[in-house]
Amino acid sequence: MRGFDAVTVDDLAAAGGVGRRTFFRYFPTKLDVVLGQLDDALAGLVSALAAVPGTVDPTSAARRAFLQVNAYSPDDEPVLRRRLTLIETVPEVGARAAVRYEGWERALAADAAARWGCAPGELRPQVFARVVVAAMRGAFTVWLAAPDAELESLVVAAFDDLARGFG
Amino acid sequence: MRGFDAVTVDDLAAAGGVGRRTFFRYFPTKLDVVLGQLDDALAGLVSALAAVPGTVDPTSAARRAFLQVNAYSPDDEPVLRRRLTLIETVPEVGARAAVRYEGWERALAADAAARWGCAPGELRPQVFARVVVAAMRGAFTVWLAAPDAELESLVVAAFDDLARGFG
DNA sequence: CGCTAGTTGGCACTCGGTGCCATTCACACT
DNA sequence: AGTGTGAATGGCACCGAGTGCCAACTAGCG
Repeated sequence: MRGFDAVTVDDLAAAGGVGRRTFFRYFPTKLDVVLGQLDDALAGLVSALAAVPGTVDPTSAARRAFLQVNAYSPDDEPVLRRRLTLIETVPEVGARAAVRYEGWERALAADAAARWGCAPGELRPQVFARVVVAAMRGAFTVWLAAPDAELESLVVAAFDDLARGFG
Repeated sequence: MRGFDAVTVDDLAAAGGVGRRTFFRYFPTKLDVVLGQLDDALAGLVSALAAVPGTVDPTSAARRAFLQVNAYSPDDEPVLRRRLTLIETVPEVGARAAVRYEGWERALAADAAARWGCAPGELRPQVFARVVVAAMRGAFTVWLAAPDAELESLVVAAFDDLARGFG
């Protein structure tokens, strides 16, 4: 894991048996080799949110959507662990991941605003959207540190904290 | 504002009447020209948190600390607006800012764990820390979009949402 | 005056990323 | 078969960020 920078794009291209120029046609950035799937997850989140009836409150809707999107099969968990470890340990990767999360936040803000019947630009949906992503990140961090923990129950607990509040 | 990339380091160095090499001795990265002050804010947050009595609950402590750190004088607000605009509009800058926020999150998790009497690595302080920063970011976003809004009251409202919960 | 330590900045280099263009290859259409 | 066309490929040159190395300057101090 030491040395994400140590692996140059030329290495990756050569490893893929492809020219450097071609590499950049498939991955807009070296970081996208690691983070590409996050966009798929965003798409999944959006459709999962849309599938929840409009009468459900935003927190429950987000909880359902995230549980659905994060329902990884046991085979995929090692890959997810590696990816999240990279995100947490390599600042460059974490920075890029944060940019991706902004897309999630926009989707969540729009969804919450629709359910609350207010504008997405208002304070409450804006705070809600960021807070939901934050809770998920917290669950991920704890999951990474505790190898025996179950991701699903951590996500549920994080959302419970959110719903209950921290007052 | 168009063109953060368009301004090269050579431009900045020349504008500062200094050599390119010397520029990199003062700013480890081009982005630090914009984000350097965030570290000062982190230091301020840490000391503000430490100044709140240990008997105060984490949410109230964080609210006090953030109100103190974000108490900008009217003269500084335009600068803050510019910086936050850069953070929100230029992905590169936003990405780096997110990395800085992680330092805030670590400080908040440690503080909350101490107040709750649990380990910082547990789910609740981890979620709490990220959620607090998320709420602040939400308040910033709304403040940026509404020029007449008062930052302080937005922060207060965001923390109220946090305390009340979203259930 | 000479010595030393810290600041400076020029130079060359690596690496990520982009634009341009020649080559190749598949699949048509005649 | 021959030809034409469009997409994928990848080599090449280029730019900008960031780094290591080292020479030159500028204190300060004996």
